[in-house]
Amino acid sequence: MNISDASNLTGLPSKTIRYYEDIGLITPLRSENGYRSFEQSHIHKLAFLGRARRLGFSIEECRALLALYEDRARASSDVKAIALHHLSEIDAKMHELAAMRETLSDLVHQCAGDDRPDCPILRDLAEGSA
Amino acid sequence: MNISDASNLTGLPSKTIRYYEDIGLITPLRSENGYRSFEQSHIHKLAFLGRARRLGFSIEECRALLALYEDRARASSDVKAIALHHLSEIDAKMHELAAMRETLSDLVHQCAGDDRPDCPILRDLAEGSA
DNA sequence: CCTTGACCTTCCCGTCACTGGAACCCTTAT
DNA sequence: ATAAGGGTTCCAGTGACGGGAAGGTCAAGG
Repeated sequence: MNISDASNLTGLPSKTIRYYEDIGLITPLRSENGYRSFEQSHIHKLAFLGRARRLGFSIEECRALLALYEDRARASSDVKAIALHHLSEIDAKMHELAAMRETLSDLVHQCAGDDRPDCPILRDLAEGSA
Repeated sequence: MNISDASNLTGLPSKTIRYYEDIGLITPLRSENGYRSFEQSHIHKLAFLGRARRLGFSIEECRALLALYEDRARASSDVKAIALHHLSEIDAKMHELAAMRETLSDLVHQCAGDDRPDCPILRDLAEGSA
């Protein structure tokens, strides 16, 4: 199977698949002409990576998850630890965004948004809300 | 005022201040010895930038906000438009994170997290939830 | 047999907003 | 004279790719 087939089957761009090989996440075979040759197992791994990335895991977390996936003697606690850590980072980001959102939303509501120059948003940015 | 004073007053690292000059956000004067020389107006602008960045505005949005701030004939609607656009991006990110969070949280709760290899998280990543 | 077009390859640059570090200059104090 | 603690420039790296150039390969059609 060539790279575009792998791309179609996994939904990952060819560029991304090449990149994943570059950083050692997968190691497809090579045909005589130098083309990458993907087996079912590679497709499986790529799909795994695609799903992990969609859940927001970093590449290094994906690497660790993939290693655990292939380790039949793994402890599920190791997997859970990675997931919990990622979950806490998601929570942190959400709080950060929520704080920005609240301030910004307040300011937006205070701004007339007409053709006059007076603007509470700029005033806050200039003076600080404190 | 030298760059470290500007840094202390604004809370921005010197590196960041130099970067902001590089990309044309501020233009401090130069002393005879080649050192950057910051006036009160530069401190003011840097503080403005710091607050805008903390609200999550991109550098280009900051540039636009700064230009509006300096334009006495601005329309507040222009400021509000930038803020609303940014707000919608924050909302989009929050939704994306919330979706990840929900899936991940479900999986984490289903995972025993012990020393056995059986793991719903890996199963989901491997098979897909569909 | 030749060409066309669709593949594939590698390689390098650009993204965003910085951060780290090297190599070097300036000033002040000891 | 030297050491410490400023400052300067420039180059490289971050994460996770994407764009695009330059060139090799393959199957189909004239």
